[in-house]
Amino acid sequence: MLALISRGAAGTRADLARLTGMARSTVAQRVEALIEHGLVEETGAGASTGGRPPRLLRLDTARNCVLGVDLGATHCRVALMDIGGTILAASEDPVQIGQGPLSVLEHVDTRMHELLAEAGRPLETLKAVGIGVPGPVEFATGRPVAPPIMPGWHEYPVPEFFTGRYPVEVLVDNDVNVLALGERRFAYPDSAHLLFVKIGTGIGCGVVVDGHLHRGAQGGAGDIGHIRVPDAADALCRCGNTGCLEAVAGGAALAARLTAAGVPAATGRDVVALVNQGDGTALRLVREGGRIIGDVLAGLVNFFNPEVIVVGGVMARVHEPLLAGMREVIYQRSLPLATHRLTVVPSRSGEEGGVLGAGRLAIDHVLAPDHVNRALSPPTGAT
Amino acid sequence: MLALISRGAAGTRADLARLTGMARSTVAQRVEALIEHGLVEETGAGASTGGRPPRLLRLDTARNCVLGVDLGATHCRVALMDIGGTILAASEDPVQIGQGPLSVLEHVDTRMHELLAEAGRPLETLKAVGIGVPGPVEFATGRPVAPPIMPGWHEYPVPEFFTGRYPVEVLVDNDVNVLALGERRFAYPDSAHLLFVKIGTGIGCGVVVDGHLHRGAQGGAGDIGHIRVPDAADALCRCGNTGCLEAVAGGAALAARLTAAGVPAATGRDVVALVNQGDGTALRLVREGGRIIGDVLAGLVNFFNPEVIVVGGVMARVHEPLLAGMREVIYQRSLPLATHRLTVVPSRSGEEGGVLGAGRLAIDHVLAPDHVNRALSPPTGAT
DNA sequence: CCCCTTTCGTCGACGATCGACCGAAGTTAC
DNA sequence: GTAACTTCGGTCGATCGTCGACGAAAGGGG
Repeated sequence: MLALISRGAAGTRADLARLTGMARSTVAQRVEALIEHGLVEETGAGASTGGRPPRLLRLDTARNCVLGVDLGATHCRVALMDIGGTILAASEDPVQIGQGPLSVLEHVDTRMHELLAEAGRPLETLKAVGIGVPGPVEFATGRPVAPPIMPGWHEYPVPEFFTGRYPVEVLVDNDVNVLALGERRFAYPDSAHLLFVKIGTGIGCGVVVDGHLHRGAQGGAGDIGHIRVPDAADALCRCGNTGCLEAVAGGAALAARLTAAGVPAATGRDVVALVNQGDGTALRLVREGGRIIGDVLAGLVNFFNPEVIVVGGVMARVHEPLLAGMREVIYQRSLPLATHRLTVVPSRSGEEGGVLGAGRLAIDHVLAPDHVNRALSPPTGAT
Repeated sequence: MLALISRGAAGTRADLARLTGMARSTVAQRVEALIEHGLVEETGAGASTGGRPPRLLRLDTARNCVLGVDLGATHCRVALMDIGGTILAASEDPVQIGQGPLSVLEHVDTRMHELLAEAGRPLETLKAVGIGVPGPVEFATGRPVAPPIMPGWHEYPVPEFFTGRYPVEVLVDNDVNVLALGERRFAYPDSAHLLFVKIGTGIGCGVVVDGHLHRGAQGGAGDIGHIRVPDAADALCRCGNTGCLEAVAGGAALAARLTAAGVPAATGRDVVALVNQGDGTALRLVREGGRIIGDVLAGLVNFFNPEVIVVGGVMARVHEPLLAGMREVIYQRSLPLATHRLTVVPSRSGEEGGVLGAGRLAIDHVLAPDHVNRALSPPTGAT
């Protein structure tokens, strides 16, 4: 509770009392506990407004950091962040996730140690690790569940790999969920209902309901890439079905269609490059892809009524035509009540969105009320 | 909290202590407060299991009742229920909602008094009123928002109509939300994520996330009737668009298509009757409608990953062919992870689902922890 | 230099909860 | 029939968290 307020809103004891409605004495007591615990520090005095100047509080970023890990199909990004969310050190290298968990996680482990050393942060300051992986994950256990592009990872207990190596909790989630979380925390802290649509090779969606990630009954929520779209019965999808959204409007699909139209492109990245070069066919195709995605999103807007739809992923680098196509259809096909205050915006976090979100997952865990309370009162529990 | 447990799970002080993990003394204290407050009563002793027999507790159904009101386009159902959820008295009569709020609510008011008298319950035992209306509602204020089939109701403050007449709170919500709530409470108390699909003249959907109704940013969530479906560009919808789900698979649409196929039918009700008479064309059409709805639901299953989809509304009276069509498509088009434990079932509450749900909305309010706590400690608050 | 404002810490009071103890009311063993 | 034992329920002191009031600290304004 206090940790939540401390995390940016306002940083003096009096502010906290005003915002939480609690008595000043209570606030002081708890702040002291947090300082004792090392999560909060005092930083000099602020400007007086006519009376005694307040003592400023802020998160103790020097003594608390987390690691964010963004695993993609072919890359691995690791970032060391303090609990304020600023990056202290980061790495990026090509890693084939298909090499299996042992090899990949060993690599991650090495990078994690390197970054800690590079930033000069001792291991004791590390408080949590967040990992985003490109596939469905049972969040409670941190195990990937039948991930299509992660051979060898099925049911692999990722957090257990790190127990023994690091004395902190390891949180694993789907990469799109992680992106949604990061975007919400960084850019739309006040939006209760948010969708993060990632348009990369495939298409996925992170769902934030009432400020919390919605993972669904089996942790499989947000898989919009395989929703069927009209007039696409001939589009074969890697999932085995036909007419899936991502088989028509995903980065790979757009590249294939562009190639078929006479403009060679192998990946979504190529399509993006062509659009940036001013290629008319690519531009038209991207906009058309936006319309198709918009058609699906229009349905989801009616169903879910979000406040914000954030579009990210590789293809969002050409967000002008993409979002234009999407908005065109969404505002036409969705009900006025639902579109009234809906905004469709490109992601503000670029390539680093994954690590930022993963780090944010870890930070949220460190600052979570129950976690903090548990840490503050170790002598309790046992009878 | 205690009220929640009291509401069915297990009814003795010892049970409560076991289930909540609280000390027996605390439980006893709070139970006493609840008895004092009149929400709970003691009913004799239970069977001994080797020691002193427990004193049984249950909700004081004699001194606490609520009213549920189900307003449809052409009907008005009112039911008096005790807070255990059993109906004490009910009424049903044809009412045109288009006559406007004053006329309709006056009628409701009369019925409410009649039912209280009929059941011999004094006004003091009434604790809350729940109302379901056929259109979007801003739940916090109880005002309909631009309801398509409720002329004159836009922004009308329904709860205010009853203040002065009844000394209790009045809760107003969309009829589909109310249905979803009722179904969850009565039939699937353990399902965190549930969809209630109502297929009547139109098509709507109530969304339960994590046990709570999801109303969306503008209270417009669940409006799946106007999601676009493939190969239906010629189907004109009352919303002004074309190709909407309910313009193809709603009760009215099915009747129209059946008529066009040479079998006269004016409403969804007629279609149901024809199916029950064994009409092959009607049967085929309903099953086809189920497939079309299933196509949309398949997308929502991927996106939302519910545990249960409940199908209600007039058309659900022929749920065999309807659900067959729906399941056919859902299990084919949705991902295995999402369909793994998904069940698609007909609503267990029939015609009375609306009033039951409305009553449940009221009961939930009466038993809500914050409400009870406020009631238990009246001398607090003011400084 | 005095008074006011704002902030911060401390102290006693209050309420909620807990654990322990005891009485109540049965069953079971002898 | 009586004595254990078992299970429930109520009471009492102790503890913890929170609150409100008071006073001290630290600055601005007349």
